Amino acid sequence: MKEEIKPEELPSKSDFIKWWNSVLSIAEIIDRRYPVKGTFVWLPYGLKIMKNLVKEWEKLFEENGIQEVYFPLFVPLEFAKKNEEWFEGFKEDLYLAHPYTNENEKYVIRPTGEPAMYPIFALWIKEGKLPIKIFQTVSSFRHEGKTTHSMIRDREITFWYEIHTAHRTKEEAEEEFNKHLKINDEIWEKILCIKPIKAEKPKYLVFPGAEGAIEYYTILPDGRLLENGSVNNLGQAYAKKFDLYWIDEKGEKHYCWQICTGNGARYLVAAFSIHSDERGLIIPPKIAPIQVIIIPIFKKENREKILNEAKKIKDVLINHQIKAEIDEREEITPGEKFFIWEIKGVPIRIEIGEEEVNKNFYTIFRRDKKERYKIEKEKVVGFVKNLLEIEIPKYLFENSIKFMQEKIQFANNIDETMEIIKNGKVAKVNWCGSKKCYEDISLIEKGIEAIGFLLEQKEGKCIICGSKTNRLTLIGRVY
RNA sequence: GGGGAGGUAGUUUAGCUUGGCUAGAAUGCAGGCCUUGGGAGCCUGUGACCCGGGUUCAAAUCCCGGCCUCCCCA
Repeated sequence: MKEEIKPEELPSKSDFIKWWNSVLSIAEIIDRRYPVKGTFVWLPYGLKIMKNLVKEWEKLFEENGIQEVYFPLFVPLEFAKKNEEWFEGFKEDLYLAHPYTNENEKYVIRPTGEPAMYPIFALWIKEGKLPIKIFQTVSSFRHEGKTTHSMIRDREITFWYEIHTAHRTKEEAEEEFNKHLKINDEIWEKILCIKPIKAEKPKYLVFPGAEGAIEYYTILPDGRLLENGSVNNLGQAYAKKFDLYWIDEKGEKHYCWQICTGNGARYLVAAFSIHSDERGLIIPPKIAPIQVIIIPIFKKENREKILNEAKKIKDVLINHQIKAEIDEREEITPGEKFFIWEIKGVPIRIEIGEEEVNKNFYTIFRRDKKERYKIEKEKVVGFVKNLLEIEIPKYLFENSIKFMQEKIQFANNIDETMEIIKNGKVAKVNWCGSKKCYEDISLIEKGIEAIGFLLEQKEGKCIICGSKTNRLTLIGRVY
């Protein structure tokens, strides 16, 4: 199914997957041509963004007493089978590895950390190491079905972090649970400049024996919901399967209480698709590999003069810990450089030509608002700093709220719900939360789901059974 | 998991119905001239029929299998 798209031109965002694939290529985030389904190559620019985000979450986790570890990729089959329900649920998606010369020596390739980690947790606990609070950032592997989309649903899930903790008491675990919600909020709001939707999973949707979970969702431009991280209160469900227990002074045995949470490159799916416009990406300043791109505008005769001026301001910015670069290339015009760096989402551009050398100002362009300013040279650092640290994050954050609000509409009945979804949006409805009403929502039309309880409340009647309730949910198509 | 549509230079594509020219273009890339405040222009060069098998005098084109991509639905 080919269409006439001019090379290097961005399709409309309303055709979301087409836009997404193009922007990932043109902005040089990833190379999608690796010939194994559900995998891709991270390119330098994209990888820098991803790793900047990884560094931010690592810092946050360590600050909260969660330490980084690394568990092997190979998981013994008997570890994977310790939790039968888990194994039954997952086995369709598991990859097995074996030596080329011996097909009988098999290992499960980790699809998620639990089966590798928890048997080792048991040893650590015996050695008195409670509480345990660890994380790792790794690739996980799941043999997803036919529909894969880069960074949205992959078979190799790259840069996936998972935090796993184990505690003596329920109260301690609950405290930890709340701490993780705060950490997640900070990643979303301070680093990615997005206000996500939070939903509380009803009991019948969490793992048997678990206490509860909060899931994070974002909405993509085509109106589909994307699950984007979760914080799970596992209760003692896994502890009982993996023999994670401690013995008190009286010699009594107590199973541990556990929390786990995880997310990965999907953060960037939200950041890229929400913070973007018809010109391309807008990278949140904290994770931008280049925060300020300096474009010199020179002719042959004034080249040296202008480059010197550009280097002067670059050095000043770098001395203030601002990631600045000069695009010195001579073979392309300034106009083309504007175009390229705008698609790549560099937050700020400084233009330096003959005028800027002779007069006391620099021309500064901010990517998010697409506005140009003439700023006196001695005020440039302060101006740029203020943009990167305050103005741009604020503008992006407020825009993300607007973006989500425009995608969500309240519905009073099923007909309105369907109309909203048909228009590429998500319906907010009153919902009693019963298992039957949850299942009935999925039966309205194939592919439609409720995401669990929203944290906000509003008096009304359940859209399915009509009983009085103050709980709300979102109904929509889900990736 | 079910159904559908596809795969031609790095990219986007024409050609395929009805098998047969040296497989055409744009863009990119390399070199040259000229330019440089919003994707410049001209000249020269470079570069492709997804993989395997089959039918045929002859396959990008027809048939079978594999891999990959996209769409609709679970």
